[in-house]
Amino acid sequence: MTLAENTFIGEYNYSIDSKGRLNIPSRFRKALSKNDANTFVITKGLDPCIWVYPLSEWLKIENNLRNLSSVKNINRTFVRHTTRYASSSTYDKQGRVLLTPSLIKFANINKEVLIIGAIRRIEIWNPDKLKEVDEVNLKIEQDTYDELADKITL
Amino acid sequence: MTLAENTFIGEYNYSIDSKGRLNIPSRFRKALSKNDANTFVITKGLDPCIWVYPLSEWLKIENNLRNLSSVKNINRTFVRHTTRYASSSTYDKQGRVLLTPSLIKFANINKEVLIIGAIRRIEIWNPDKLKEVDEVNLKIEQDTYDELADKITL
DNA sequence: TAACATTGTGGGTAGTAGTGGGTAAAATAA
DNA sequence: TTATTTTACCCACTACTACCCACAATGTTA
Repeated sequence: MTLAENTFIGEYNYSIDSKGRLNIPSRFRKALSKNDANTFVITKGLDPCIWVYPLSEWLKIENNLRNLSSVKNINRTFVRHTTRYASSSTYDKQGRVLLTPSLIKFANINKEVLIIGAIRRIEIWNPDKLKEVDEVNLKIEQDTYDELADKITL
Repeated sequence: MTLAENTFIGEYNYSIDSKGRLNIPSRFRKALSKNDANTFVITKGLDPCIWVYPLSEWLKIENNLRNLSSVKNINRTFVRHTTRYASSSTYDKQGRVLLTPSLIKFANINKEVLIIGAIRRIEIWNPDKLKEVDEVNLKIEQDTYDELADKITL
């Protein structure tokens, strides 16, 4: 048994250089499926952070979006939000991808970032922003959180 | 009859070296299933200690996380919390795994540690911290503790 | 008892990984 | 086309990690 492909866990404190490049942690690059040809799809998250999907995972999401009825308002909003900022990016020989200024601005990122493996995707956060968002979320939904923990954790 | 695979009992007083390496007790390495390829997943505990899972046990958690929809806010928070402190680690030729500075700090660990087999996982404690936590818990939850006696026969 | 094997611990070192910056090719705009 | 910007490749430096060897303490076997 080995670690599953395209599965990401762990966190890393990295930094964005003056050219807007961000190193993808070596562990994550190694986890990326060979089919994905060193390519990720980078987009806005539903939280104020940047989401990075393996290309093949992104294609699955696209298919799901295709099947969503456009009658529901929330569906249209979701599809629009998820797709309009998305772009694919192959990492360079040093293992870095390029982040667009608009995504960097959206995620409130300066230089220091927190890269988090969230199973199916990678999230890129401003560390302070994450702390802030976490506090709010846990305050509001502590009960639901505890239920999940009870069901899923061993 | 032998002990079941991936079942850990007993306690050990070990130490962390200057490089942050911790030896996994030989008994525990021998108990690890062959499927796990000498690999543990190390993460934060719900108590102020470090939890160590056999890879295959962790994969069960991972699968549950994978099926949580990211559309729900609390699901994202939960997945992030569960994965961000986790990292897989294959022990080296001497039987040691590497503990990250952030986990060491979280568990208040200096050099001396108490390694405890907790059936499905291994816990790594600062010995003083455990004593402290135990005292508080038993004082507060004596009633709940007694309830357990009805469920579990010794 | 003596010889041997196992186990926990310590430290050196080569290879890997993260970061920064120069430069030429490619894309875009004028 | 020409000028400007953007992008990707290259080189270089530093820090870290994984492997290797070593050794002392303990346990096991002849």
